[in-house]
Amino acid sequence: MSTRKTSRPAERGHSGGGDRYGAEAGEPLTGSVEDYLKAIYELEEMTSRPAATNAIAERLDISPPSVTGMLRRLSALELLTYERYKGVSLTASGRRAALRMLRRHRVIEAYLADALGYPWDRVHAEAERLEHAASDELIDRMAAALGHPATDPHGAPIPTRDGTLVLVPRQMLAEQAVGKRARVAAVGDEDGALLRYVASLAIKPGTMVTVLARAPFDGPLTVEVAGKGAKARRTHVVGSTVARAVMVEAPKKPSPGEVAT
Amino acid sequence: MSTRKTSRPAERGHSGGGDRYGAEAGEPLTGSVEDYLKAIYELEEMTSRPAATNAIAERLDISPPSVTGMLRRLSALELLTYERYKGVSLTASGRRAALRMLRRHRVIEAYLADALGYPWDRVHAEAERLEHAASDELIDRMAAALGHPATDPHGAPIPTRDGTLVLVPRQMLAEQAVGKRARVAAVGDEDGALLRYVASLAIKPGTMVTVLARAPFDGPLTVEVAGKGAKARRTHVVGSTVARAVMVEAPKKPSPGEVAT
DNA sequence: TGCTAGAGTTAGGTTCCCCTAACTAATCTG
DNA sequence: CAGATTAGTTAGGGGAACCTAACTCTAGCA
Repeated sequence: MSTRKTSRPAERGHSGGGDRYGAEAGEPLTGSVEDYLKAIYELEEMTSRPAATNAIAERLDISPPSVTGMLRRLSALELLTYERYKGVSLTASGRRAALRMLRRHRVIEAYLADALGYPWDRVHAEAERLEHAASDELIDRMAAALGHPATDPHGAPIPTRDGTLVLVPRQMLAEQAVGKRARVAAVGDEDGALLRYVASLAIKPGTMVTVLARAPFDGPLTVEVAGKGAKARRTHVVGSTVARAVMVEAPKKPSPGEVAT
Repeated sequence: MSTRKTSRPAERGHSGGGDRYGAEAGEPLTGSVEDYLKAIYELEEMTSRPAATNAIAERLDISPPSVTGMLRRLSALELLTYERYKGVSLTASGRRAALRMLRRHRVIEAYLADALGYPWDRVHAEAERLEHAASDELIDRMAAALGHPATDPHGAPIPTRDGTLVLVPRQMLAEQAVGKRARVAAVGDEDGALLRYVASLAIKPGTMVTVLARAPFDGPLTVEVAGKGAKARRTHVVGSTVARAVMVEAPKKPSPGEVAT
């Protein structure tokens, strides 16, 4: 009787691959594969070059040999281009899958924060697990419930359903010119303790900040944070880790944002 | 540097076992284990005797030999009592874990239906995946957002955080005496098509129904469904599958419900 | 009471995804 | 440009969770 599920990729025991598909068909990816694609996308994005094996390994907290093995599989699945000893680059199909995961992750973060009252330093860990289990319908319903937000609680832009990501020019607070006033665009979401600290300084997306001084040799920054009303304008001294996690809007030309597939 | 996660049960690639724990400590269970425990609990509950290997296999759509293998593991983990060729019974610790899963599943179903507008025939599949990925905090926040509901959208009672399940006496509509009026308590949640059909008859938890006639040999039932206002009181003929999926409140003594650990 | 149907088990795979140890290619530096 | 350092790979495992084929109980019945 029970025509056992023709187990495609023995997803039993994995992230629950039920009825979610790649962008337009394609067999469901395992949770691990999804994690790799997301990590590779982010690495390519931030370094503007092929993602390195060791970088992927460190990001996913997995040994380099394991990564090499997975890269071959992903290459066979045509999700990325792999050449031994070089790095990897996502193919169009891989990038699509990665952007889908990015959307899921960020929609979930936004929903947890806005609809369920999660503090912003805890949404990341929860989203990291839910992003593999949620159906596309759930993601869409959550996005709709929030009125289709453009960014997650940390300021990262949310790709649209069709895989479009609006890239706003940003730069690290660490690179910001002294004396220039700028708007905080985003804060890296992975370190919960850092997020709690940053929040205690009243720094969050939208806050106006000005770098008053920068100590040499990657030293601490003195930052003025615009407060509201009474106790406005506080100054703080922050280390380079924080200065690299906080992104401010780059003042570039006011071109309303570029678009990447 | 990266002190790789001392991988306890190599949950990598599985249901995402991050930071969720058994009721009071105990190492995190894999998604598969959680599924087995839930299935075994339900089988024990409905048959009032040890769960049979084949019954578990059929419920989980897994081959019997695979089940045997898992039962040994679960037995070694002291989650259940296993004796070859007999069946299995959950230990206190196993039952606790099962009730925790039941709570997660039902809270998620309730949340999807009430907060996100899911139709009641689709919440089961979604919950089936999310229940392994959600943290206890998320479950509690969802329950709180709904005002701590007592039942899921199908009428099944939701165990409390401390593992208490209020058992309301129920019986299948199929067993209901002819002529007696009764309140629908619950409808089995697994078959989406059946749920859609039942809903089309205006049968849902709370509906008042009366069995007008029962054909012999497990034959169809003629049921009167109390409608509201205008088009009230419709009669329908339903088959035995439906009659067994619909549960009505048993008229027993009005003892306000028994409690099971 | 012996026999057999079906329930349950053992035996022997497979896939996914991870690991350590040991080797090789690339790159950086004196 | 050789030699060392670091990045990346191959080799060889292991556990979780599944499968099929073939065997062994258990229990119901003539």
